[in-house]
Amino acid sequence: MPALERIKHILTAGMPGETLTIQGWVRTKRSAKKFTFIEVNDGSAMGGLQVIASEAIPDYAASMERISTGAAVKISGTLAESPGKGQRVELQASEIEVFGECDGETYPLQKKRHSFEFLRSIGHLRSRTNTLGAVFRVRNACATAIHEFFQSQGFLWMHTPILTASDCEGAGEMFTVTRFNLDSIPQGKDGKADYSQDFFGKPAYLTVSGQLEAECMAMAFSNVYTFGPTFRAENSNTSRHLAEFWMVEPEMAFCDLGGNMDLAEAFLKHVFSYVMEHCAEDMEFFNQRIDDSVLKTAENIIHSEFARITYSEAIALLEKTIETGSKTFEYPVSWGIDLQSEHERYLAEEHFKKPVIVTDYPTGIKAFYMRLNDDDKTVAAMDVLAPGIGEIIGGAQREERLDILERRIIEAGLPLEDYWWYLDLRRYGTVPHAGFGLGFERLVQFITGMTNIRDVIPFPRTPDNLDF
RNA sequence: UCCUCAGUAGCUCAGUGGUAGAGCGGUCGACUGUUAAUCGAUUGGUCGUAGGUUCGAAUCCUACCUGGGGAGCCA
Repeated sequence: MPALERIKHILTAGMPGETLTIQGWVRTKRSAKKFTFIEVNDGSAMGGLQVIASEAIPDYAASMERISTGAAVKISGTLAESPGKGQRVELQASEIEVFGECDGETYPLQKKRHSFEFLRSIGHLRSRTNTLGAVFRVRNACATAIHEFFQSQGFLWMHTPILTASDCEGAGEMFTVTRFNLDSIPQGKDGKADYSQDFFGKPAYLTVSGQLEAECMAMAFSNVYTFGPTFRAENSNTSRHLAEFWMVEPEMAFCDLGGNMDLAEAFLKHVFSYVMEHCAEDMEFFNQRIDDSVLKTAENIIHSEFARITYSEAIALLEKTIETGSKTFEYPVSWGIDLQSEHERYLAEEHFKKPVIVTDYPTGIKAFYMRLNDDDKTVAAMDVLAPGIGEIIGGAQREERLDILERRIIEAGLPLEDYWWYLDLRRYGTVPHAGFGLGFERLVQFITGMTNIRDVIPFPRTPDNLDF
């Protein structure tokens, strides 16, 4: 493998006079009689390197015949200062090799804007476009930033299982995993499927959350996080839902809700800073072409403090807003209701105009494992609501008291015996602890301003969509 | 799953009862240190599918399919 320079590096640091070789795909070709401009992109940056091929190079006519938008090429030459506008340097080709031609008649990508709907139908090719290229570079930077943040703070990355027997986490519909031949499923005497004959000897599913396992690991390593794929079989058809998505779940021992909020805020600030630093060009592009508030939002996240209010305060605020008539909502507001999208959006987008952390929700609308507050009516839960996205982070201080947790499991109508190992954590060296979950794709949406979650994951899986 | 909007050329769209159009793309040619190049010519369609109304349907009606937006569920 020869040492090839990536175009991103050449564009910023390449010196006139250097001889070098690039490999990539042709974005556009402009032919004149005695020479041709070729713009080559290798995915390392938004922009490509302009190549000038004069008729003096070997096999000029034949090569130019084979080169069109989308063709894969290897080009050697000398870097020169560019007399034209739009680029600092350009490559004067001495040798061109065409790896793969690209028939312009059938190649679906053109030198023009395409709708995201159309690009989804060519998921195998769409990453070659400016926008999707920028999205996936930013996605990569986000993932790197996440690991960098947690590692620098002493968190251990834990790989929690993707296959699980737990069908009672209450986090959503699950996909069943089986080795049964579905046309002839072994049946027991009751006529139902006999799972004792299946691979695991009991029903198996794809995970909907690694939180319970992460809690186990936090009880050994103090601070851990998971970052992996998650599956929900909900029939959700929205711009914010995927059947397969990536989730980040930190879990901290010796931590309460306040510490949890502090971590969530520091976490988002770090990811935004990292992306702004490492993907400045891509972020500029999003601001120009996708959403002109992207850069402002990033600055806002990095430099301003998140608003923090309790659920009860949020309800009072919404009620007052309705009273004064400054805003009307479709759904009524009263203490005890779950906040609707419109309420969350109002809080984050109109009232605070920045992320808001809402805490201490009523017991009835939150999960059993969240820590019961002293008022006996609310739990130490928190949701981070982001403008344009809604709930981006959901978390809580966990219930560490055995007797209360047992009571809460029973009240939730869940079988106590299934949680024996989870309850053991409270029997043996229990400790106040807290954590949260973050939808990775929603984070990428939030940062890039992309409105549809299907455009921030390379190959989206949604109801009735399993292509590529 | 519900509400709503939309399916016309490879792509983006116009055409709202009377002979299917434009721009872009592709192809050919010209021209030019060009850069979403430019100019000229040319190519290109079972108007989502199936029924129905009508002398006549891309256009009106019904059902279905697909996609967008919103809601619910959630991350």
